[in-house]
Amino acid sequence: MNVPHEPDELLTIGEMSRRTGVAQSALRYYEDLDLIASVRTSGNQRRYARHMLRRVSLISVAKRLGMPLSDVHDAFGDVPMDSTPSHADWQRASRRWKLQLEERRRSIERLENELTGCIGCGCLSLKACALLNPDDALASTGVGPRRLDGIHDDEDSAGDER
Amino acid sequence: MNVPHEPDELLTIGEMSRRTGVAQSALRYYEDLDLIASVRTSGNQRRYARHMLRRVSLISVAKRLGMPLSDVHDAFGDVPMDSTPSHADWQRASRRWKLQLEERRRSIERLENELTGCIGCGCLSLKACALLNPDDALASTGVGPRRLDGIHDDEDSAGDER
DNA sequence: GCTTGACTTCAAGTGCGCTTGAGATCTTAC
DNA sequence: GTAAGATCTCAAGCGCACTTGAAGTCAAGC
Repeated sequence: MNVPHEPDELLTIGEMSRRTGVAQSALRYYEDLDLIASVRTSGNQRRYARHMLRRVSLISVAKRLGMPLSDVHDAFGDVPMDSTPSHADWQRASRRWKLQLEERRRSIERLENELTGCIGCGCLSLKACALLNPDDALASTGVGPRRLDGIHDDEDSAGDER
Repeated sequence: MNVPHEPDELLTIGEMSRRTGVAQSALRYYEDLDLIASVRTSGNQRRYARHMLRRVSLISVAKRLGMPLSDVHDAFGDVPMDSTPSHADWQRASRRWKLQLEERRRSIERLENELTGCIGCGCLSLKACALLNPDDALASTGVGPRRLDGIHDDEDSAGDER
């Protein structure tokens, strides 16, 4: 059952699950992926240090942002799992996460701006619109330059490849 | 305003694939899901109207944003598949997409602000940080436990930062 | 000590978003 | 007419992020 809290108490997987809203099975899965860690009781049951709550919560955030778990692993970087992370550890982690967020936001803003242009001209034209010419979607080309200028050039019939 | 020289010109699946960067198998899959549509030749091969290029490109955009295909279906709303969408059709669609983008951007901005607060105080504290606190209060956690022992942590501990 | 519920591992299954392969057919170029 | 290449369907497979189930173990209350 549940136990009152004491300073350096460890959490069972059930407590972790209840407090993070993440299923026990998912917690075990995260552990398999080395996103979190636990210690074991003499009877082989998992016990989590409290700072794992933060990690799990950040994993949830990442999921809300559509970030794959492999990236989450990287994003945690040097935040230690075997000891309580220091203030500085979390600060670095925060900054890393913030950069991730910024990147995503900027990419969305770019798309928004481009889409605004498309609404303006009503075109949604394929070749003129950077929105519709994503750099990463075309497997053949690496991360290449893309055109961001002239929204109006003409319509889809155009001579791009014809 | 958009007048292809040959209004009836249709694209093969290969052309669609090359021009959108989306695999043929994915195009067939999208068709199964009713995200796009084709007509068939007498020999049962798919032929795509040009405006399907836009739809496919928008699907790619959606994917970059982590939007599930079921939502994409909704996002297309009333943009017709069986005839060339009108200017107004695309305008409505554009606005719908823009709203989606705005929503995502705002949600990211919210997270960013919260994370900035966390960086400010250096806490990333569960109780203080809304980012990490979607669920319960967790008010009992202070800074956390002192330390924890032996955990298998096969991640390179490169950090050292301390 | 016993019971009950929380926990364990491992294997298999799920849903999404595709890809791959087999084997057949269509289209086009010569 | 023929050959090459593009496309067809259908079934199975894959990677991710888990969930579910079976069968067994642990921990706590009485």
